[in-house]
Amino acid sequence: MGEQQAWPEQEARRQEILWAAAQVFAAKGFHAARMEEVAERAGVAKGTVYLYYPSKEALFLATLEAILTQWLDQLEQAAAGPGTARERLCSLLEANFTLANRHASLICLAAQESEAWSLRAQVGEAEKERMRSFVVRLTGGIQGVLQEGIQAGELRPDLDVEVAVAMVLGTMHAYNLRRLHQREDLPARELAGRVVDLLLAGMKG
Amino acid sequence: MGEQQAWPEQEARRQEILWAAAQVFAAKGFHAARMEEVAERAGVAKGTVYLYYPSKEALFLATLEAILTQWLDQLEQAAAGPGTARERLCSLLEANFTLANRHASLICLAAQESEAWSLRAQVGEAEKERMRSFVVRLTGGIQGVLQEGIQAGELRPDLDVEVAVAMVLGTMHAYNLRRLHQREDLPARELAGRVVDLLLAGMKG
Amino acid sequence: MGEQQAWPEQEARRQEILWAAAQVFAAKGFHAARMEEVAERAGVAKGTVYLYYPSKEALFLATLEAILTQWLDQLEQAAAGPGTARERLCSLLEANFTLANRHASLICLAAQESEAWSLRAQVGEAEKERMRSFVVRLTGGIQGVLQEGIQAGELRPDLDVEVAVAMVLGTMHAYNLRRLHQREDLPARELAGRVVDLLLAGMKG
Amino acid sequence: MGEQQAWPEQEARRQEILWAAAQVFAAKGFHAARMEEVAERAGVAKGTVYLYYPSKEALFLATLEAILTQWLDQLEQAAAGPGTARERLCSLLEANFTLANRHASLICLAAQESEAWSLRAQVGEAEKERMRSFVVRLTGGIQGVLQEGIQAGELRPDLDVEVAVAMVLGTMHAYNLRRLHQREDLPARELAGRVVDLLLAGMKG
DNA sequence: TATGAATGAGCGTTCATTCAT
DNA sequence: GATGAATGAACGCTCATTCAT
Repeated sequence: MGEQQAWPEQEARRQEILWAAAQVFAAKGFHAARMEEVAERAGVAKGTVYLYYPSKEALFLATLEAILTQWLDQLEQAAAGPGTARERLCSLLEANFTLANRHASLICLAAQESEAWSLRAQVGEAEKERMRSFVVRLTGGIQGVLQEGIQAGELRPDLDVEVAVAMVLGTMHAYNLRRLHQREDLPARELAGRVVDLLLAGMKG
Repeated sequence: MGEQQAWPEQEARRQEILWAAAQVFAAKGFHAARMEEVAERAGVAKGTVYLYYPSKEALFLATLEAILTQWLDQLEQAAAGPGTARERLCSLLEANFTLANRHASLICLAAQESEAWSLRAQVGEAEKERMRSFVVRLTGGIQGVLQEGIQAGELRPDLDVEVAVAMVLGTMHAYNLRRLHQREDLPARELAGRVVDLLLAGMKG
Repeated sequence: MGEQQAWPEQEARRQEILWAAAQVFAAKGFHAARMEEVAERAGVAKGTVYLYYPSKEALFLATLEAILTQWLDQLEQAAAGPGTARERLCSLLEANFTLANRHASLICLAAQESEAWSLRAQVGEAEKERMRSFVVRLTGGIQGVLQEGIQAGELRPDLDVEVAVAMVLGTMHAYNLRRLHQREDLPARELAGRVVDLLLAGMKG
Repeated sequence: MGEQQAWPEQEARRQEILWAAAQVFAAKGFHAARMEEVAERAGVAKGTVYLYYPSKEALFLATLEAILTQWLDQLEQAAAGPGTARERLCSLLEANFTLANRHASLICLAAQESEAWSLRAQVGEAEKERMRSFVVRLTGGIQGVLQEGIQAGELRPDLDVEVAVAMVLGTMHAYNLRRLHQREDLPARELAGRVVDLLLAGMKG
């Protein structure tokens, strides 16, 4: 009952502004981004932005959350399916690389600034906590895949899970950054395969 | 002797300012950093900074270069010694983690902003090239270690070197970021060992 | 009707700022004038000035142009009427002296700085050309009066027109400067008559 | 007795600085001129300038005085000789045009800024008085020539001396300004002749 | 609700002036 | 005396935020 009436108009506007902000923040970073450009991109007047978000900082944090949520949702969904650990890792990485092809700048923004913001003194503790929770959720997801792989006998029982998680995340990030710098798309599926091959088999001769 | 008089005092001041700038830029990023804070931290007046660096941008670029040079020098030196690929990778990672314990924020600054700056339109092509050369030098160094490991028969002859480099760098960066967020030091030697073990042996059961 | 709506309010504000700027520039010169004082005199905040003029230099050039245009318009109009050369020169001088009584500082500003600016390297060639065109227009106007006087037989056929123009302009300027320094108004009509008498009759006994 | 021993070194240095200042002030105007450039041109260090002149303003006023004194001395000397009023006026104008060929910017600087400075609130009354005395001396000199010409019967007994002085000065200034803008020298002697011819004979047909 | 003109705190940079050497 | 590195007040300009319409 009514828990979802909302005002469709309003919410649409909110989203438009949020998306515009994501573009601008991704392109310029927090400080160099200008509220006017956000407004322009959203097709509204400067003052209107303030009807939906009380300040630049609030808009930024909302943007960050939206991006991270979306990204995490996609990654989790990719890793959620049944299948072997190898398959699920492949899906995870492929999903990330595919997203990077479309939104490299957003993902890098999120990866970089979210860290920076959870450190800043002036950000409220509640906000910081929410930022940290994303990291927990991300690492937790990968950890889950790995541990189930161990239990299934597919991965080494003595696997150093903590390091393995860092390795997966780090490799993802390294390619996201690369995508940011070169024009051409990452070959998502192939690349995911190569990464997982190496992760599983190791480098030893 | 005496071939080293030249700037006894001047160069010291230059370094003081550079170091102060590194602190501030690392803590705030380029745009949020204020020249006055740099000056304060260096113990000089605002105008003095401009006697040594002609603009905020120039100071930033100089800071970036100094940090990157130092970091790369240490990593290369660590990886340069004789020994097996395993040993050299361990040294490399240990060196990085040790540096991260002392200068996590600087390393992260360099890693993040150097990328961003090589993209910006207003930065001179010469500066961009220098920034890019750091990336080349870094990846080249790791590549060298791996290829020599292959030739020595220590690493798989069919090793996917490109992906392996990304994996090493990514893992390093992942831990540098982690160090940025938690207070306690990374156990550099132990952690390097664990990472290399996993890299070499792989995750497969 | 109504073809004049457009900017009812905006243009008024623009003019207010321009006029305030004219006062300040006239009193202090370009470099010593402060944008904040311009804003104060116009009754707006500092930032508002920049909504109408993109920089101090642009504001100055606009100011100069407005003053020169107004001044030249009035002089040309005065000299345009029918009548003998004597009458037209009288009108011209009287118009100038009358204006000097009201705006001596502006006229002197224009006379002095417009010259200086058409020399400066950093001013765009287009702007320089516009400044130069004012000088051409001014000298051209006086020249016209003199040449028509010659053709009408009222002035000597061998009149040294070039020198005569300089003499008229120089005398005008000399009195404009004098007005700048003393409080009391120039007796415009009488003075114009005395100047023209001397110009025509010469000093010879 | 000793009233003139002076320290030859010191006075030479003072003059060097003064002359350098004249160049810089003439080229840039008071506010845009920088003390460092004055020092450079004088071949001394920035601080040294302050050993000889206590402030930028004092240096400027001293510069103005030196220029004006020199200029007036030369004009007076030229007008002082025996001869008819025509000859003396010719000498006067020729001297001015000759000086303008060499020092147009200085003369214009003096003409323009000296006026401006005698108006400024912050300049001491004593300084203002000295500035005004130059104007008196200049007009007085020309007035003398004219009045002697009248007494000698060479000029009209009813000559409007006040206007005539303004006319002579104005014409001089008009050509000084012109010299400032074009590269080529004024033909001093010829131009003086043409101006005096017109002044004496008038424009009437 | 939406607008965008207006605001003013804040920052990068300059440069006259000082003072330790 | 002479130097020039250091200082810091001052100014041009930006942009997040407000508010009258």
